[in-house]
Amino acid sequence: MADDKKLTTRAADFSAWYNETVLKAELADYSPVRGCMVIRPNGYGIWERMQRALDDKFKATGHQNAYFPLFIPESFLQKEAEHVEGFAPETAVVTHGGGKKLEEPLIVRPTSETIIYHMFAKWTQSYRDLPILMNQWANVVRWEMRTRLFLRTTEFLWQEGHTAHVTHDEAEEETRRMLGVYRDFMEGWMAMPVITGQKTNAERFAGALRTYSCEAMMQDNKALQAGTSHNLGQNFSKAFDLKFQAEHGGTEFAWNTSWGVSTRLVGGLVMTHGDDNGLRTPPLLAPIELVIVPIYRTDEERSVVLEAAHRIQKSLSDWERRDIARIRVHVDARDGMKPGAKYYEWELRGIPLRLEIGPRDLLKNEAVLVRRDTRAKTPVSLDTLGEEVAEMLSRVQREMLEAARERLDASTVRERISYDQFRQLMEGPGGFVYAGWCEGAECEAQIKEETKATIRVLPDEEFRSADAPATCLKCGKPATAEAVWAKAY
RNA sequence: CGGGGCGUAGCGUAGCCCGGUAGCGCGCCUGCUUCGGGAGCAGGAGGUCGCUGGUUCAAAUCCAGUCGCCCCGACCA
Repeated sequence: MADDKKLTTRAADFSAWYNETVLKAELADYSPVRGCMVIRPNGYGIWERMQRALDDKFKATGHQNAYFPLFIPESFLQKEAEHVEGFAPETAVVTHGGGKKLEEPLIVRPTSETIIYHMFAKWTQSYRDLPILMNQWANVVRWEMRTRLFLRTTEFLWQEGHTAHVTHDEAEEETRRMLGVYRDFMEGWMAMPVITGQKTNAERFAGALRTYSCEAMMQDNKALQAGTSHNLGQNFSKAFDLKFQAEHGGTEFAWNTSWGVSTRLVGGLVMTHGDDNGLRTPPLLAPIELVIVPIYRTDEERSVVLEAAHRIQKSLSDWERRDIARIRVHVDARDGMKPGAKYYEWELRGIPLRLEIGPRDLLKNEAVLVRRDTRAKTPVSLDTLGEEVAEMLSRVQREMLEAARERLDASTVRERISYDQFRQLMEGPGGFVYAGWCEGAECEAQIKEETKATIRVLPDEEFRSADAPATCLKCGKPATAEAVWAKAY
């Protein structure tokens, strides 16, 4: 019976642990439609907080939200050669509407470059109309063969930023800027450290000049591509005739960028921070930051304790911190459920802090504050509760990032290892391996074939090893780049 | 699409080999006692055994087909 309630441990079966955590924490559930999931309030609440934080960052960097249609004329997809090759196999196509066969089938957007740059073309005449800096929050559909809750679903929610610029350099700057925004969000809000860098041609977005990525490491030492930012060059502007009159005469094609993160991030959050008791949510993204669990025996105690609990909730909700944000507090007043049962439930859901308060505490004008991440208990005075909780929340946020970073470092190999050692590592514990690469597509493909590992990124300068690797991991010829290898989701 | 597994109450499952009135745990409802780490007792509700067809006096069980889901691979955010 007690075993029913326990999660499969991460060590026993990481994949089973992940699924059970998502289901039991009620983040999401399987839907009647194959490959599609229902995001339940606990999961959607996290996504909403992600959206809010990201949206603020997009606005702060000059972007505006807009919305483009779900349906895209099939012919649009055909206009950019690489793009159609990349996406056509996984599109859902609408052939009928209102009981009639459509003149031209409509694809359900797998991404919106085509329709958005078509519209940008319509709105752009002069260099004075640029840059265009837009973002949309939307759902997209990709007919994946194999799906997993949050990580890869047929339909998923995301944001896609799309911009148009006068010069290549300006577009490149935008591409890098948004990658930085993602990284700031992932580290600052999700407490999920990432490495950033450029994708190889094999891993590049279909239709892009260059793709940059934030790669995070999950607790099974596999990589998760958490967000990408693409410099699209003039590929789409040429395909969609997105031209403008240049400042000094003549007509030029615009330079585009696109960048996106999705509900996959929720899965990344689970696999970064979850433990064998369930989810751990960093405070900044937790829909509830602190749950108060009242403890009582008699009806009289119940009313006294609950009254205190609600009083505390009110004062903490008024507690000013981080300028406008207030502490999100919930009182678990459910009757007929023992405190212990409530502890387990809130731990499973990953609520960062719990305040236990009973008659004995009230006599001492105290309560017991419990951290979800470490499960450490601290008695706190009710007089200074606001300060203590606010301080604890920022400490938890900080320490969760530190713990995740230590884990990333611990499973990162920078020493020069042989290909055999590399192979064994990928068959066994996994992790990120920094190694030399001759930049040959052959070596990249062979390593993937033989080990399932791929080049996650050619790391940005700050991540590169102090002494650049001299030879290619695979062929042993002189290395022209350093690459980060890992198995990935 | 290849390989593996599974469909029996809301969830998890036993029963299937060897056909004969569908059982258990959790959860749910009611009441009482409980409540500082997953409560106890008593009573109760809940099932066309995925679907279709066949064999049989009789099918959850045997046979054929079919649908769906999960896991592992190739594809991908």
